[in-house]
Amino acid sequence: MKRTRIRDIRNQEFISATLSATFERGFHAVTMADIARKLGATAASINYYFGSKDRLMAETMTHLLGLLRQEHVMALSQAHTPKERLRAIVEANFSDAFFTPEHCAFWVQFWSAAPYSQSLTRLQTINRARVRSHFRHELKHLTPVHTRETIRRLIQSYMDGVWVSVAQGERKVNAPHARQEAFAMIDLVLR
Amino acid sequence: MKRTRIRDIRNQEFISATLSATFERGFHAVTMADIARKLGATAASINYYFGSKDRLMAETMTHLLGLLRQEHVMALSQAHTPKERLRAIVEANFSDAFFTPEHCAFWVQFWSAAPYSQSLTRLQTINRARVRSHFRHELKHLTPVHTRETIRRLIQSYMDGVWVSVAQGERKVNAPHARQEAFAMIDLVLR
DNA sequence: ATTTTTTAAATGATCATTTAAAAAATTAAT
DNA sequence: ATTAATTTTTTAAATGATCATTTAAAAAAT
Repeated sequence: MKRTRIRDIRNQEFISATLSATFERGFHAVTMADIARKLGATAASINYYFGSKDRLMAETMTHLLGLLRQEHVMALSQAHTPKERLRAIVEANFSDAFFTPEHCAFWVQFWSAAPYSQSLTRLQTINRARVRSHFRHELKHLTPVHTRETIRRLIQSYMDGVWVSVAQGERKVNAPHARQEAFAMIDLVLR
Repeated sequence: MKRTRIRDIRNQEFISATLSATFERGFHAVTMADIARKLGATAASINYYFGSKDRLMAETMTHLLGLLRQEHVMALSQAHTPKERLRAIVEANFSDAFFTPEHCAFWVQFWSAAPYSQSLTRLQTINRARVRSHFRHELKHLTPVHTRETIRRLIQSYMDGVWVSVAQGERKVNAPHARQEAFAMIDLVLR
């Protein structure tokens, strides 16, 4: 039952520092030393735990995807109808824990890097396929087939668009308000 | 009436090379030498014309904004009703000339850089304010006030989301088809 | 002749990553 | 518990490469 606890702690710490540093200066402008400095550590230790800056980005995104999934499961536990399950996806994306300026900024940084790294592309492809399939599944019970894909693309794009907008700093981040807006959006397209 | 023609030609050539090189490897991964090589020139000549890599990005984005505006004006000339004018915005964004993988890729690269550069932020802010105001103006005649902002955000986010999606390479780029989809989206939210 | 354009080479700085050794923590033995 | 051995974690310093940008001179154009 011996678990190497330190490793888990450092992973969390460095990922957290990565999010914060990326928010401040952008992932590529930020140096390993910048990130390490946030914890009073050195760049070498990040490499000890993550191997490279690329893998640091990948693991940070993996962490965000895990958080999103967690929020989704949580929201899902309260949902009992297709519409509620659809709203649960949205609720997770705009949850207090997930919908933050740091996360949105990192997401956009990830988008700009993903097409040019095999491992990031893989992460991206898998995740987006998963989300797409969730939406399709719930919309099957909510809208006729001829509008289904249009509506799905709209809802998904809406969320991507909000990340972009937040990352550009043109929107104050307020999770409860964002949820309200998102629900209004759903009601509008499903009306 | 002596015009320095060479300068304009080089500007166009380098911007075009920038778009192509950025599409291939991402703006930050690409070097000045990479871009110059596409034209059989040297990195120094880019600096002679643009001054710096940052300004090269800014001028490339300015060029894209100009192209978009041009397409918008063109589409607008055929439009005579509020709805047609709304569609004209969308038509410009999905026009054959504007809606290309290279442009979408560059746009996302720009989004990831804009928050961390004063001049890019300025460009971004001005442009997005302009687009927002166009939408608001047309929607004023098309939808009641209580749904107006929701619909505007939806349409704008939809377009941002499509750029993201194209930049991730998850969508084959087909401008006529994209226009059709976008019009279906508009009809859906305005129905 | 003069001005504009282009380049080769130098500059100067920055960084991710590696290495080798030190420090800390853990385990095992007395 | 104390000591000694072992493993894990951390770091300072070196490495090695990469680049944007500048410079000074050459080439082309006017």
